[in-house]
Amino acid sequence: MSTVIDPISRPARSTQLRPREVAERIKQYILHNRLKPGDALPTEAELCAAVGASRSSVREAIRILTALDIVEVRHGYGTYVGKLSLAALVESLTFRGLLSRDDDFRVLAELIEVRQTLEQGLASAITSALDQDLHRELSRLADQMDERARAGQTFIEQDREFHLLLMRPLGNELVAQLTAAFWDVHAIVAPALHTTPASVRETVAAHHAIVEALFTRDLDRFTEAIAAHYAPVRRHLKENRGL
Amino acid sequence: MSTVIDPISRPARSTQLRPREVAERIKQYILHNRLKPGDALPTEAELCAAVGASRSSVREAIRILTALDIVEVRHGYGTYVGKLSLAALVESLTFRGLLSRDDDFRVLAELIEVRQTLEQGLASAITSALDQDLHRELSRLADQMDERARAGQTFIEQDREFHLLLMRPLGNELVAQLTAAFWDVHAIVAPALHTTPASVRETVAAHHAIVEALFTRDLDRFTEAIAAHYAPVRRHLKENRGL
DNA sequence: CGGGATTTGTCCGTATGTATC
DNA sequence: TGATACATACGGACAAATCCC
Repeated sequence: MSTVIDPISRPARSTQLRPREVAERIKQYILHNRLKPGDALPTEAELCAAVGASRSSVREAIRILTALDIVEVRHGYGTYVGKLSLAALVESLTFRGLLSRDDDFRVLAELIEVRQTLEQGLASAITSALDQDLHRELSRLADQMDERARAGQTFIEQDREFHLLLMRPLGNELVAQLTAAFWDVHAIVAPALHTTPASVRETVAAHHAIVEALFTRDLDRFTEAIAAHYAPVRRHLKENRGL
Repeated sequence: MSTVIDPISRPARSTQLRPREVAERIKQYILHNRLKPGDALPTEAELCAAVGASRSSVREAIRILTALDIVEVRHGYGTYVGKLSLAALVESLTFRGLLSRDDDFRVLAELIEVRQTLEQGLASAITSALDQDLHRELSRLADQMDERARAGQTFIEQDREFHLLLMRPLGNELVAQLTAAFWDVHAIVAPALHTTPASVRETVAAHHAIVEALFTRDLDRFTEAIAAHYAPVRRHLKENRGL
C-alpha cells in the first residue's frame, strides 16, 4: 500500500470521539489510495498500529462505516471497501416511517409525494430515452401484475422491477438507487396498505396506463397515470388520518 | 420502562452477527415503547443485561445506530433516541461523490439532475402555497447574494437558506431534509466549482429570476430559472468531462 | 480431506474522562 | 467542591470463520 495512515498526529485532546476519528482516517485512506468497492483494506491489527488506537476503537469505527456501506467485513477473511449503496438511507428512513406509523403515517405520505414528483418530473427524459425493448419489458410486467392480481396473488416483485425499469433509460445511478430505496421504505412501512380488491385493480390499471402513455409518448397522460398510481394509497392515508 | 428486551431468545447460532442483532433489538425497543427523539434509553450496562451481550457488542450496536442518527450518545450522561435526520445519507453520498470526483464528477452530475427535478417538479405546489412573508425573505436572500457577490464574497449560507426556504411552504419534512442533504453533499463534493466571475453573476441572476417567477406565479419562467441556476455547474462538469 | 495460519467475532477486567447533582 | 453514575478507551484472551497448503 502506498499511503500510510500517520499514527497519532494530534497532540492530545480532540472534540471528536475516538471511533469517529478513526473512521475519518479510514475514509481518508480509501480516498487517498483511490480504492474502489471490493478492494481490500488493512487488517484490524494493521489499522490499530497505523492509527494508534486500540482494537475496540478500530472495530467501532468499522461498524460505523459498515452501517454506511462504506466498508464491508467478511468474517475470518478481511475488510473491504463497501458497495456504497444507499442502505443507510433505507434503514434510517424505514425506522422513521415505522415510528410515525402508529400516529398518522406522516412519513409515508411525504414519501409518496417525493416518489410521485421524481417520476413525473423525469417523465420527458424517460420518454425521450426509452427504447423498444424496455417498453416491451414494462408492458410484460404490467401484464404479469394483471394476471397475479386476478389470481388473488401479490405482485410486489413486479411492482418494484417496474418502477426501477422506468428510471433505467436515464442512466442516472443516483436516481435508480433513490427509487429503489424509496420503494423499499414504502414496502416496509406500508406492507399491505392498498389491498382492497378495488384498490388493487386501480393500481394495476395505472401501470397499464403508464405503459400506454409511454408508447404514445403522451406526457400529460403519463403524468395523470402516475398520479392515479398513487391515488389509492393517498386515499387510504386520508381515511386513516384521524386514527 | 414497560417493555423489556428479552434476553437471548434464539437458541444457538444465527446468521446475524451480534452487534447487528443487538441494534435490531434496540430499534424494536424504541418502537415498542413508542419513544420519540430525545427520550432516554437504558444505560449500556442495562442493555447488556437485557440483551445478554457483552459491552463491546452493545457499544458496537450503539455505534451503528448513532451513524444512522437513530440513537444519540451524550458522553458521561446517557444514550437517547436520535434526531432521525438524514445525516447518514449525507455522509454516504458525500463519500461516493468524493470517490468519483477524481474521475468525472459522475455523482455530482447525477445529484444536480435530482435537485433540479425536485425543485421543478414541486414548482406548482410551491407557488400555490407560498405566502408573502416567505416571498419577501427569499427576495432578501437574493439581494444579499447580490451584494456579497459584488463585494467578492461567497454566499453559501444564503444559497443554502434560499433553497431550504423554497421548499418550506410544502410542509413536507422529508422534502426539506432531502433538499438540505443534497445541498450539503453538493457543497462538500464541489466546494468551489462555479467560482468564475461570470458563473457567479449567472447564479445570482438565476436566484433573482426564481424570486421574480414566484412573484408572478409563472410556472414556465420558474422552471427556466431553476434550469438556469444549475446551468453553470453543468457547463463546468461538461468541460471537465474528459480529464 | 485435514490441519495450520490468518483474520474477524466476542467477552472480560480495568482505568480514565465527563456530566450531573 | 465532592460524590455518583455514566460513557470512553485500552489490552488481553479465547472462539469462530475462512483460506491455503
